[in-house]
Amino acid sequence: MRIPRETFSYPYPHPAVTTDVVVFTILGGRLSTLLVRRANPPHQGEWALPGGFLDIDEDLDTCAARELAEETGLRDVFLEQLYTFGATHRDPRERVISVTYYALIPQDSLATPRAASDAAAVGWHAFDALPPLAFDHDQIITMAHRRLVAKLDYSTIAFQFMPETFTLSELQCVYETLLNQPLDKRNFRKRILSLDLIAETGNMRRTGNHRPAREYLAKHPDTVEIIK
Amino acid sequence: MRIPRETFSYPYPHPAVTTDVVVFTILGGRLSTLLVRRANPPHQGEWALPGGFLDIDEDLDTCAARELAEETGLRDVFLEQLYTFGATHRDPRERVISVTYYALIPQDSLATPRAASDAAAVGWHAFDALPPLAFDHDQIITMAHRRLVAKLDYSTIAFQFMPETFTLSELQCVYETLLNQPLDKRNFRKRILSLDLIAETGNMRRTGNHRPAREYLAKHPDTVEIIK
DNA sequence: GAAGATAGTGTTGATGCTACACCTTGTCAA
DNA sequence: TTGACAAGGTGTAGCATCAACACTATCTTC
Repeated sequence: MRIPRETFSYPYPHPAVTTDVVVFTILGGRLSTLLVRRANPPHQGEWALPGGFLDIDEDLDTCAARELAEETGLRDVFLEQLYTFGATHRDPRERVISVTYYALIPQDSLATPRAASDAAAVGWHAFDALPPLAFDHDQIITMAHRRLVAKLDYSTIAFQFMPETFTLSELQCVYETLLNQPLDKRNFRKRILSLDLIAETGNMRRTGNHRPAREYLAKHPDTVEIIK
Repeated sequence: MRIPRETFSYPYPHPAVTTDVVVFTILGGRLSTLLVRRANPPHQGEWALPGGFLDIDEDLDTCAARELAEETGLRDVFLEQLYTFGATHRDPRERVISVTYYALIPQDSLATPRAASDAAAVGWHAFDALPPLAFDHDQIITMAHRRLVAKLDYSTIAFQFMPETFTLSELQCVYETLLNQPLDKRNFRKRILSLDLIAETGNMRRTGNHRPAREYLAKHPDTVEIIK
């Protein structure tokens, strides 16, 4: 925790600026979001998004990535600015502008979130069963989810949920989870393969007592491309 | 101009927060953007986006709308948050976070922008012939333009450029200007009419020495709907 | 070797998009 | 008054894209 030794003065009042991150992953077939339980007032004991104050010499993206790393230990994941929330009394302490981001984590990765110093607990929560949230964080999550679903349609964002290698069935499950509806297997495979976004590794994935599946990898795993 | 009588102190450094607005309209058949010439340093004499500092008790949207009204006299226009820019040294004075918006003004409306107190001049500039811009405002305009063109495809945003009543040819001209390509007249009319977004006023618009055109109005002029 | 579980594969009909040309209706000037 | 001009207004046919749909293949386990 930072110990202030001096104060910082301005001729006009300045708001505080934070970044908050909506972290999505797919855990056990359910879209899930990372929440931290607040250790301190305001909203002590309530669940909230991971996030924190912007350092004065730190870029916004860097701040979001740092908060994400601090809360989850994860680095180099997909992270994109979402929207900036700044209603006048969204934080009772002082005027706070929150630049929000959303991050996507490969499904069932062993992301062991560790509680940061100012959080009493941290954990994944199924998106369709979220607890009450502090501040306006419910609005933020709602907007992040809408953005995510919208981007499924016209970008390769779903690949950000995939581990390095995966099968077509696993990819289809991700789409079905995010869209919350079943998809036709043949049409799905036709569309994905026609986009020329994935390549066979040559290996077969054998899991369970059934026919093994071809293993694929994304051709451009680090970029989210606009398609169609 | 505000005269500070006191200073505002915080235990940690706070950035300043501004809103900047990219105002688009179509003027003489060309997509145009409103710029102000800066009266004061930094970047004195350069062109910049209209915008200014957030009041401490003012919502972000309100701030953007206020800046827009102050610079152009326009109210109740389409205004939507774009992105938040916060690179550490984008403003040489202090750390400044800019929450940017874009606004759309009906084409050829007699928007007589008046110079605000801190601007030496204000005027419309064709988008394809912009002067050098202060700060990172070129990036902001580029992003606003991309957003605008993208939204043409899946929303009714183009109607925000139309006056209360208009003809189909005028609407087509707006699309052609924004997309920077000609469109087929029959296909365009079929698509627009099939969307059930406009209604005939019953009047005819007679301009020039040729057959008069049917006059239409938007059924929901104040809302931008997602289509398809 | 039979049962169970998931992998993998094509065709058809419907729908939507693109390309394309001519007649209509007004103004204006000879 | 009439002919030239200028933009308004209209339909069809081919093509590509999307949705619906069922069976065989391959592996494990008992």
